[in-house]
Amino acid sequence: MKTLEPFRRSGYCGSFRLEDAGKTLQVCGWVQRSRKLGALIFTDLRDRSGILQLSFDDATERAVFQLAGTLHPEYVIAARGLLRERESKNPDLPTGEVELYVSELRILSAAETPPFEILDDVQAHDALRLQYRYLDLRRPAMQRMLATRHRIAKITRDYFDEQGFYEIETPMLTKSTPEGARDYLVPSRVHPGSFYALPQSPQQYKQLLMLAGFDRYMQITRCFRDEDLRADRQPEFTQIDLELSFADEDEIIAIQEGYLRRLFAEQLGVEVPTPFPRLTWQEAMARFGSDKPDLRFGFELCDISDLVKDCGFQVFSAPVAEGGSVRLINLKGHAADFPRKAIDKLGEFVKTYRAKGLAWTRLHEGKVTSSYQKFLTEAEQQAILQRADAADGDLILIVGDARDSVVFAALGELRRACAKQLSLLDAEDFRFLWVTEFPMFEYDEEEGRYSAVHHPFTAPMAEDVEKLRLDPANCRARAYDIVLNGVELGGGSIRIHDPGVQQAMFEALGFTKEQAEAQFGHLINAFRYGAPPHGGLAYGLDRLCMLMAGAESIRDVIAFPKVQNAAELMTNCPSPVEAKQLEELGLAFRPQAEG
RNA sequence: GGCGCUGUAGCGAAGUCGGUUAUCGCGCCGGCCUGUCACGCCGGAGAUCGUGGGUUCAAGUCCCAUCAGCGUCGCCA
Repeated sequence: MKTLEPFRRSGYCGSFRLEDAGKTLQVCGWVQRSRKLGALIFTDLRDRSGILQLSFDDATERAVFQLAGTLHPEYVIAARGLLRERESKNPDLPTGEVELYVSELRILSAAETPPFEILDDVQAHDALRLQYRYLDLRRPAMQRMLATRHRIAKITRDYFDEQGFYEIETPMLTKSTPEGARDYLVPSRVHPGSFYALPQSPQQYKQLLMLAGFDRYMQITRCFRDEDLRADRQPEFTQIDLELSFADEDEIIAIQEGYLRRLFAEQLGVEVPTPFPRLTWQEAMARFGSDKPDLRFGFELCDISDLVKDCGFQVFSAPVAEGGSVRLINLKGHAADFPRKAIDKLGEFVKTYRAKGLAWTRLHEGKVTSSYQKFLTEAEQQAILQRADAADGDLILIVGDARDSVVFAALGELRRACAKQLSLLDAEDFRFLWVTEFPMFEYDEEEGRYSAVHHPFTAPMAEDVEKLRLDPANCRARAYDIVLNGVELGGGSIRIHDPGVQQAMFEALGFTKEQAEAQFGHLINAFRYGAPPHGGLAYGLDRLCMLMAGAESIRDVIAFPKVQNAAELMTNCPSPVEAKQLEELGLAFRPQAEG
């Protein structure tokens, strides 16, 4: 038996076809499994490209055959042999017409039995998968996910390069600002008691790059936010970050539509029609109860406040009197899918979003039943049905609350949850839209002041500039979000480049001049030396990959993700550090308070 | 911080009203097998029922606490 030394592989396992038959090849990879049939052995060899069958028989050199008999799953091996047409073919395998008839075999590395099998359809629990992430990542599905992510990043860089964007790196050690999400802090050894913050986004740096004259910037970069996790939220995530000078909303949006059209065509072979529809924030909320509406299905919201404001039913009249609203969605033709019990469940569901309850009317097989029959006049009930365009087979779901935000959240999420339950969400159907004219501010009850919906550098709409001072609640921003199938893929805005407007913005946010100077002085100063009008956008690359790869969670498109408590199960970080390290940093911890 | 779901052999699951030796599939180990490809057949090993406490004659099953994972609300400029 020869030693296969030196060894050089001829190609990836999954790359060989019938036209390669007759070649002598060298291949390597992981043993998927071995099938031993007495005097015949078949071994599936796997690498990132797929599987190639190795075969051994009684004409195989005895030592090679015996070694083949010792192979176990996940052994790393190298083999040399003749690629030949199979006697019996496997149509399920791209390499299914050929096999490598092995003449030399070497075990490069033995393997213990892994804690779970390396198969797409063997689903270990998440915790185990993540503890052994390097094994989980061997699964073909995970290999595909990360390959998809690579190609998305590649197409992105190519496209923006062609459009004249420079990729420029910005710092990971940056200045902490109390606005926005919680920062991850990094203590400074050289400046005891002082901290860097990991960037929540390169926002300020990219604006400074515009002031520096780079004109078009892009970066695929990591961002950090110390907030609780979700299926679509990790504490560190990747943005495709963009900024352009001398461009308005329409130009920026056109470039993005070109990008997304190309990305989906090249990566998925899907033609997405452009331009994408645009909805103002007001319209998105009114029609879908969401600033990131899913356009793959109907069930639009409908305001019935005017119909019930004077009715005798407190549940409807009170919210209107208190400045809120009563709205409904009509699950057209789906009454049969929601028997009474299922409606009760929907009632529980809306309570998650702080709605007090769910009123309903069910029109099923000629019968009309509703939760508020006794409380409204026949005319009032008819008016509601008419407004809802109700017909037999429909289910009307109604939420009222003194806060519009609660009504929107409850019905917006209910709309989506029902569509999901009814299997109306086609993962292959990609519906993009832009949401524009976001409000500049939202009132922060806790802080007792307005805070920026987007960030403090977002420009107000020209006709709303005065409202910065006079009517912040109704001041609209030159901001735009790109939304795909109910997911906020990204967002951006035209930035303030006028120092006076920036000053008014800080004042609206309740900053004194001194506070603004201390936190954002570098940016304020920079604007004094010639600032081009500019704007930009940032995509969440993880979410984009998730949607394009058909993943359920962004964890599936991140090689080494964190779990819900922000730990990483493979390395067990975060972890305590040596007292010496803390000492060098001038840090001390007091014991956690009891209770 | 709140709410919900999950935790039983290496993996995935079943386990009824609390009652004898905890069940099944995959994997693993041994044997047989010349065209398999989720190979097949025969045999075998493998369990701190997440952890701790409690109730009970008796706990995988009931109660309390706790740990871990998932989803979600708050939070995420």
